Amino acid sequence: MSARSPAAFGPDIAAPIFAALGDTTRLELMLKLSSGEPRSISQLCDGLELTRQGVSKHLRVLEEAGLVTSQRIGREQRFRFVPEPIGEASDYLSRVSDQWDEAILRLKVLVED
Amino acid sequence: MSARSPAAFGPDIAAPIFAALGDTTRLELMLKLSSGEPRSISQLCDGLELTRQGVSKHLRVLEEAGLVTSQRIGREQRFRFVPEPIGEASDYLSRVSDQWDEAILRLKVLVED
DNA sequence: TAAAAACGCAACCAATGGGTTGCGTTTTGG
DNA sequence: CCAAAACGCAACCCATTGGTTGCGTTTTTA
Repeated sequence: MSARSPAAFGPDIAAPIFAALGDTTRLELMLKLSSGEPRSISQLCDGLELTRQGVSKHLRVLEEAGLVTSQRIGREQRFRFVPEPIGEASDYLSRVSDQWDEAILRLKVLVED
Repeated sequence: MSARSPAAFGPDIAAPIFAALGDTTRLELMLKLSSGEPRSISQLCDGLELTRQGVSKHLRVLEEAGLVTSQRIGREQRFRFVPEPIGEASDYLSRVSDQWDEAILRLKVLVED
């Protein structure tokens, strides 16, 4: 067995992650942060047509979902991409896909019998 | 080139899918439906502690997101799993992960130089 | 040292979301 | 043919969300 059973990553854990990703602005923030360097709120603001406070709220949502970490450095707060939840969410969806494929295979076998 | 360019699956298309998946009840509905056979609303109700109307609303959300199709058969409406969006969403997250891994690699090369 | 940059906190607002209840319609089955 | 099953529609409710503005605090910089 692996250190953490795959079944532990069920709907209750996956849903909040998907919810956090279910917003265009937040997805774009994740894209920027996935390019490596941590960025400050002001840096993350440009290109987005909304207030700094709006961006700040979105970042807090991402942080509470565990998709991002933040660290205060001087007068600015830097946000860093956290890769694990994205990977687990991707795996979760892959497992759903696989379950579908196997089910369809079983059904086809029944029909073509 | 493929029939549909991968870059077309950007935040604007991905976000609504993740939003639809960002709810425990809807994730559980998707799990049931991914087991193959299409099911009616009433069938999908049991095990869930909420009204039929509640379940019905969730199913409509999933359908508008393209994650599910429905067909009226007699007095009941059957919902069927649609595999494509889940696969694309999973791929999208994989691409984000890959982008992160490559960025980290580049940064490490700079440091260890 | 004073202005500007970067931020947090709080109030506020309109819209959406998740959920319910009530009632009417169609289909099925005994 | 009539009751029950399966559903849709609409109204309603409260909590959450996405977004704003205003104002105060800390840190940097010129």
